[in-house]
Amino acid sequence: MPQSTTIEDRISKSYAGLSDKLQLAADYVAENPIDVATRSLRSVASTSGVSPATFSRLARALGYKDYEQMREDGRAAMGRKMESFSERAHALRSSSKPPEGRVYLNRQAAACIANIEFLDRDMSNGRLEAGVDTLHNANSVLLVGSLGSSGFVDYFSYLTHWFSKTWQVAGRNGTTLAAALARLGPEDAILALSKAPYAKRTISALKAAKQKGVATVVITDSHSSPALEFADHAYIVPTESPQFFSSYAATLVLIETIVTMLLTKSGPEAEDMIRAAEDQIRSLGETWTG
Amino acid sequence: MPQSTTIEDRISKSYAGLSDKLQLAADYVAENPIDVATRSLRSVASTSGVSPATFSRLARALGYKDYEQMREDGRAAMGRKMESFSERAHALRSSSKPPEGRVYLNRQAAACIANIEFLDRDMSNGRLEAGVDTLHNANSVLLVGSLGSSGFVDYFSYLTHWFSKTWQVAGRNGTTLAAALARLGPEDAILALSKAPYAKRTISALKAAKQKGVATVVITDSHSSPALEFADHAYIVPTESPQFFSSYAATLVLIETIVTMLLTKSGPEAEDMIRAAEDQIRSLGETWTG
DNA sequence: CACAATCTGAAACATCTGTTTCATCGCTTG
DNA sequence: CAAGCGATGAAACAGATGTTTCAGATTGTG
Repeated sequence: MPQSTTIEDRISKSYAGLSDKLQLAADYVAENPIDVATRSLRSVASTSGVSPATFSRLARALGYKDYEQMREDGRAAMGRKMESFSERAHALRSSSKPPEGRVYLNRQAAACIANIEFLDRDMSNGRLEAGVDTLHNANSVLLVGSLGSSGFVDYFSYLTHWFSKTWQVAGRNGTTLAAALARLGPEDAILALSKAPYAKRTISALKAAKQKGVATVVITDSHSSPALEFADHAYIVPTESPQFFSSYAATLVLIETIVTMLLTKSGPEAEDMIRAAEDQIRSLGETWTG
Repeated sequence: MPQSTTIEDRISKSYAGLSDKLQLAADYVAENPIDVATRSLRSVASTSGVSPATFSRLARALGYKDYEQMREDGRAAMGRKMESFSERAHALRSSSKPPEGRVYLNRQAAACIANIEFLDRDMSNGRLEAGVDTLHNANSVLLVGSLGSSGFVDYFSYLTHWFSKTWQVAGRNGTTLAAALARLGPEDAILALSKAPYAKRTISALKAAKQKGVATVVITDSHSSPALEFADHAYIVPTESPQFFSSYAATLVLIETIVTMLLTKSGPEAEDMIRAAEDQIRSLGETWTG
């Protein structure tokens, strides 16, 4: 690893090996870098509730000679950020060249932000609400997505499973898409995620669902998407990207928003279900506890 | 003098009435606000070539009670600048109240944009490149992700499969994670995506990989993530969200960027592979043609 | 249970910080 | 030229800062 390690890098590297109080101190440093660069050790210590000695030790535990040396590192990082702050407005908007070695991240970030902003501006009042209502009121909801979309459908399902039993991903658990479709009726809904190149499987499913009177909600990427023909509620999300493949970032924002709205509609007990489920996951030993 | 004046404002107002040395000191303060907020009076004095006493007097000449009070003002200004790093996110949030029925989308969009901007701004030069190189040079790369992360790992794999054969998702195609790990050696790499609650499965895989000398790349959400202990290259991506569950949006941007960089490194023939694969998908009738 | 090892904060310490004093300097004004 | 006056830095000062020591607390181990 090169010279240019930041405080946060060092904390990341050493965190696991730190003692309780040292971790506490490291937490504070990571979350309040300005205070560390700016205020005295003793004042940082007193506002963070950790003793001055601990901060002195933290600096050494992170490989600094001194607390002062650590602070110097923080100053430098701050200087860099402030500098890049002024040039950022330019770099993100205009096509002037971003800092060396960060071209790709910078471009992708700019494109995604533009997409998300567009999504937010373009969504007219009530349209999203209508689709979410449809999903919320359905007896059961079938999630369909293929190719690049399948991962996101899985994620959607993962989120909803925390607080609802009505969601099911097509083509999982041995059930075929056809079998899942066969069971749907007018009380149910289907949510399809389809981006170019549009998978035949997804469009066919939508078509079949629509014919059976199933409510259809579609998230897609273009006005010319074949999925739109069968959509009761359609959301077109921009996917512009500097790269050959399109970006799902804005789509993900929409998905997370939909889940939030579903959660809200599910009432206060939904959050309780989540807490309970989380506890269960932990007690099953599925999560790392150190 | 009202509260809301910045140091620079005060200097502008008083500059003409200042003595020679006080002007010199004021010049330095105006041009090096970070040093003033960050370093001691005496060190500022010595690097600027003006005596300590003068700076003490300057603070009072600008209407501050103290030198310390002036510095406090500088700290506050810096804090404000650092915080408003997402003007846009701020604009989204504060531009009057969002239209009825779009509160959730608006909030989520704002939070995600802030996260993406932070990701972009915080990534120091070359760090991302180093991790991508590791992945690119590996004989084979194992992708690991559990719980909420698994969908994104799938997506990653979907993207890379267009132009490379070295990528494999752990726990797919009948192979168990253990079996996949067993086959890895120092020539290989593992890419783990782990967010709170951290899946034991993922961390254990990382630990095992690290012990075998496999290069490890980690994308996680906090400096206290247990995954970091085993990371050769670590990327901490902000996941702030107005909701109870964290947002993967910024993580997705990073993933898409990494894929782009890999694609670039794979040379021009990689894009040809993609075109060919796309054609094949179409000819197999997997996509909708109307 | 005892023993060792480690962690931790209070306190002591030498050093450094910001302010003020004071002697000196340069400049104006009579 | 001399007297007066603000400006200025060296030095003195009280208080704050970062480090280290030390003794008690906590933890893991035999």
